[in-house]
Amino acid sequence: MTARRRPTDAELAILRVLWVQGPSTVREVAEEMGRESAYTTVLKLLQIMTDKGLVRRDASARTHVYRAARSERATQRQLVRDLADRAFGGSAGRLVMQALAAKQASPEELAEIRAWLAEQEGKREEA
Amino acid sequence: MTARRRPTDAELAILRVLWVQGPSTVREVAEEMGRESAYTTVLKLLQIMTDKGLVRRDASARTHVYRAARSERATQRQLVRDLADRAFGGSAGRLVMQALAAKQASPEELAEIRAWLAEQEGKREEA
DNA sequence: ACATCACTACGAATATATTCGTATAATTAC
DNA sequence: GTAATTATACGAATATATTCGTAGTGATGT
Repeated sequence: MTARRRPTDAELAILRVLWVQGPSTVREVAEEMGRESAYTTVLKLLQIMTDKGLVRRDASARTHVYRAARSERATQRQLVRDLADRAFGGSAGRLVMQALAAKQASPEELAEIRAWLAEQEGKREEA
Repeated sequence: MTARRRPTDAELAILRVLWVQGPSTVREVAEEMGRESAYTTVLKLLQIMTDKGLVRRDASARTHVYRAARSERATQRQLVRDLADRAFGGSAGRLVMQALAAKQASPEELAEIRAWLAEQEGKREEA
């Protein structure tokens, strides 16, 4: 029932830092985000995100350490699914087509996608 | 400079109706959206969306007619681009991979994607 | 004409997101 | 020990999103 809310823009910006740096203190996150937001803003957001379950807090020491509650991949999947539902009638396939059209993917990425598709093809033949 | 804001959830729901039905009155949109939101709520949203430039209003008759300012495809592209930027480091390719993993695409869609990739391949060979 | 109905405009209430200052307590430096 | 530093907690201001009621006005039916 817990309709998982998708992270907001500010929350996503913080999650990105946590995914890159791993468990971090408020200061570490704030530093990484440049001087764009005040220390207490980052703190407040992390507190809210803790309440929402987006991050976990280790408060055993005075300086708390935060880490993302869900992996980058899992969150990305959730966001994609959400966008597919909201704007593509639930069709991931159509979302993919638009994604390919919207921004040029690198040759490496195209190769990866082709490989994935080939794998799917293989699975079908088996069945 | 005009940082185009992405449509909100409620706005997107209305746009979906307009894309399907074409230019519509407030009542037509409200009806299609079921009894979930009051008539005046839909009206207010359409007024706001007009200010934002998300829809255009024909006010020549007493009953105004609204139409989406941008096509479904263009909006989808914008949303995908936005999500790629916010959550995939700007990489559409990685977004595609997650999209494929997140939701099973239909065989027809997979075929379409394969065709697109083949086309890309063709273009590369030419060069 | 008069009542009724349909439509837009507008204001206000509520919810959420985002920002940061101030207060207070723990730690560190001297 | 005292001052300076560093941390969290919390409240409040602002912005945006979302909801809907009420008022006013034009159109319609009798």
